[in-house]
Amino acid sequence: MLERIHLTVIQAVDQHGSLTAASKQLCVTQSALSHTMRKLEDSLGTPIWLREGRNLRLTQAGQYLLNIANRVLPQLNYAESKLHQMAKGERGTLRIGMECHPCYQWLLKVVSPFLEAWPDVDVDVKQKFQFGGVGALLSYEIDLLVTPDPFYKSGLCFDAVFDYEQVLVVPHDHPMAKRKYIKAEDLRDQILLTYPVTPDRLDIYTQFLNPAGVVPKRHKTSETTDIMLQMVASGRGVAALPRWLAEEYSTKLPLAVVRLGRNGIAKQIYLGTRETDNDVKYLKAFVDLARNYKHPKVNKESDKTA
Amino acid sequence: MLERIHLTVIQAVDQHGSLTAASKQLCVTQSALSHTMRKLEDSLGTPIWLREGRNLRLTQAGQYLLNIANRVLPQLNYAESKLHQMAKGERGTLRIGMECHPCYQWLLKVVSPFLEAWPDVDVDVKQKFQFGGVGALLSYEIDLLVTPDPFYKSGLCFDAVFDYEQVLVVPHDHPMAKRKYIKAEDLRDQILLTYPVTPDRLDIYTQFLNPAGVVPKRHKTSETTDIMLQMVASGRGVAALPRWLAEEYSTKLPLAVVRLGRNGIAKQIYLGTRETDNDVKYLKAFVDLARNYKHPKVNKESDKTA
DNA sequence: ACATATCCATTAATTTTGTTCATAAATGCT
DNA sequence: AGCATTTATGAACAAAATTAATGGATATGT
Repeated sequence: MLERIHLTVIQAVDQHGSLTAASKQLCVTQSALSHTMRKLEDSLGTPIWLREGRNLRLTQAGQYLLNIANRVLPQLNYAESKLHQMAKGERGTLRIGMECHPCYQWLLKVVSPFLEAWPDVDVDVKQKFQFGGVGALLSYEIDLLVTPDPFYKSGLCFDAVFDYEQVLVVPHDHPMAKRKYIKAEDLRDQILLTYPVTPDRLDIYTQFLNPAGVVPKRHKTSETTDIMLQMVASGRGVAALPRWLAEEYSTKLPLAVVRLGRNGIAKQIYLGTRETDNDVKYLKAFVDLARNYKHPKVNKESDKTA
Repeated sequence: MLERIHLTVIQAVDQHGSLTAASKQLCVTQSALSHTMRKLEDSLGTPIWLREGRNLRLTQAGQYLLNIANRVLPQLNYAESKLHQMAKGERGTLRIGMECHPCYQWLLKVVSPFLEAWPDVDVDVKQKFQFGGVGALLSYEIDLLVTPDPFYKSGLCFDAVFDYEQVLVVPHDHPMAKRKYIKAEDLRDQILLTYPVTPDRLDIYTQFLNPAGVVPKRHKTSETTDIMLQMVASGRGVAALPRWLAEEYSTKLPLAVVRLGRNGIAKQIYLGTRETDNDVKYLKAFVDLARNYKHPKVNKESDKTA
């Protein structure tokens, strides 16, 4: 069998000129290499070197093996170093799963400093899971789950990394724009815009409308935040979004932000990980980065008017 | 150290689903593989599989290793099979050295059936040697020497593979064209065309002119046979060439062939090889092919008039 | 020309490594 | 629950690799 050691020896002999020199390089005796290579020659049925007095000259087979060595050994060496980096948690692919639509905007802000800090770690973001985010985490489909709904289960751990308020976004000139806050009843004659997911995953329903038994006049959906807010700006409905996100858009669009209920809806983003990954450095680093990330304060009209 | 066996096991487990199945495939016990892979995991510092109940799921590191395995193992397997072919003398590169100019034409005719018979053997032809053809052979610059001058030396062997007559080529309408043979003196007032090599390597001198103490009127050289014979055809000189080569050209050009001396100059082409290469099948095959090659009979005027 | 140093091959002893056997622990299936 | 299947483990054993010692061949230097 052609083994890594054989290629290593052939390369070392080529580089250092003799078996003896190669043996020093490889920290074994000359005898060991002589034996090793002799066995390979026997098993191949062809000499690798022609012994001419006291030096070795590669045969055709040997020359061919040297080419193989120069091509294959770097692959193995590189693989090995990469694996050691992986072992130390310095390299890998962080597969992130998203369970809340607007979190995506927030995630992007955390991912970019992460990629800078961990140049050897790749990031994958997935959004659809057959058995839910927790299922994806447990089945190793993803390594990190971004969700507003922690689902405590043995083997998993969830960290709250970001607090935000869910608010109503209305057109700048909307009758409710100047209100301190609105009640559920106020939405009875409004058109509500949401992401296209089932209402039980929408806080505006579960925490605001449903408890009051209110249903909006109409319910429309939009995949993207951009489109949704352009619809709002043009007076075609109202939307519930994180305050920081709404405020970001209100610098570009004529929007206003109103609290939902007297006390507002407080939300948190959680990051879920597997306990078995506790020693993966870059995962821990990502969670820390996420926890410490501060959204820049946005100065704009709706702030002043609020 | 990452060894071939590790890659083989990872690939086999991936293909057959379990360590146990892989162990049957590789003709060892499951225990052996378990120990072997455990050692690798320890040395890398990362698990390759996650043990989930009774099946194995690749970790990121394991997945990476599987990719390496699928890429590197075929290279090693292919190299090994190629080396076995080399060992059996069924594959390699036959480096042929040429020491006589016109032999090249003859060689081409032998090489082409050889390449067909030995599709895995490449042929290289070289024509210049720092220390002569024999030197090139001894220093492994070439594997086969084509020469009219065998130079017996221990470690080498020469086989005569082709007999031919060296003849004088003259224009079709030359005064000597109809002669049975010519004498050295007849060349005293002729222009002689030869390849550009020293006269001691030209038979027309060593075996014909020098013994008679004759020098031709002028001596011109030409690299290629084509040009040389076109010069002859246009009456600018005469040339000494193998009869078979001259006859081949005389179907295209108005040439005639005349014997040199009453008995002609008999020549042979020899193939020289190293004794150490005696068991290289394709080399032996080449020599056999060369020995058995018969030049096609050429029907043409100079034959009839001879 | 002779002594010396260098290099590879070989033998036998030793050490290291790999493999097997026997068995345990965990899991899935009927 | 009981059985079959899978991986892990520790001890014993077998096999393989390595070393040490030595010899032969060939350069190198005086």
